Amino acid sequence: MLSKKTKYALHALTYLGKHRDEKTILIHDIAEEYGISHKFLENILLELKKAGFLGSKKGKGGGYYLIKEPQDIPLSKVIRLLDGPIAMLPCVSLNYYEPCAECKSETECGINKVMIQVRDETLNILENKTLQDILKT
Amino acid sequence: MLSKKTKYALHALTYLGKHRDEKTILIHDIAEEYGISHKFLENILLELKKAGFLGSKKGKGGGYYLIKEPQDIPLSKVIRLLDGPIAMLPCVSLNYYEPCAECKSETECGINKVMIQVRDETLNILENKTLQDILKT
DNA sequence: TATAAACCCTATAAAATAGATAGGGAATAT
DNA sequence: ATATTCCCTATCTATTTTATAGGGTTTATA
Repeated sequence: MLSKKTKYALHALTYLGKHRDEKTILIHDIAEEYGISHKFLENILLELKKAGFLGSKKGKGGGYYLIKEPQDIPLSKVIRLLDGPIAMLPCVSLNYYEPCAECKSETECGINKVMIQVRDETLNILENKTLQDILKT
Repeated sequence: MLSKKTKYALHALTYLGKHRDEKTILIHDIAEEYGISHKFLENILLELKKAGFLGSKKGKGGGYYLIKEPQDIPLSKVIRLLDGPIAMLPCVSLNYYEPCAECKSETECGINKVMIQVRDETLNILENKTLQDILKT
């Protein structure tokens, strides 16, 4: 399951995407909209900013705003940033690969093979669906 | 990511599947094969037994054995038993559904829609791949 | 029938991760 | 100047995962 952090990040991006006519959006407003902790969300927005999805402006009248076009933000990138691996096993993760300690031979492991399939199908969706797609509805 | 519990369960089933010619298999032997804790594995095998995948025999000469045919054990069932939901969000889980606290309208949520797609693709694999498939290699 | 082997069951401890909070710092509009 | 708002790091709490402990029950066999 996705962590709350990731869910909140996706919601926040959605909110920012839907309010692109406004110059900046307050953390406060997003937190209120979804009934989540201001401070927790603050940390999340900061991560999204460091990752290059958001810009911000300090001081009175400041806030956050999208700096990428929604169609240029694949869901896979958001999930990997906040949650880490998308794959179901470390041994099939493209971005966070690690061998499984208990596994003698990856190439002979049937579990590995199935999980590669699952990973590929999942990524096929998450790399092609972007913020744009979740804004549509 | 799958928990170690689930990974170990899949490995144990694999081991039992590969030794179906023997009447019973000791916890000890499986634990040793994969270098995992005897006691931890014991709990896992017990769960697999209660779920109807395994049979057991107590006392000297006892042990565990498969009571289902490998092709009748879909990976989805094993994962759900040990790990819980396969879906990425509670609001799209078929077996462990819960609404997302922060979400006002599921039908208007774009994230929900994408995650339904991911769930369906994932299940399409995990419900059709069985222990038989991971034994092949 | 005594003994050792092996699973059965429940509880608890330890470690890791996730979720949340706290508090002061820096920039900026007015 | 002041109030506002993001920036940064640290810490605390709760939850979940992983692992261990220890005795109970069954059974083969000598």
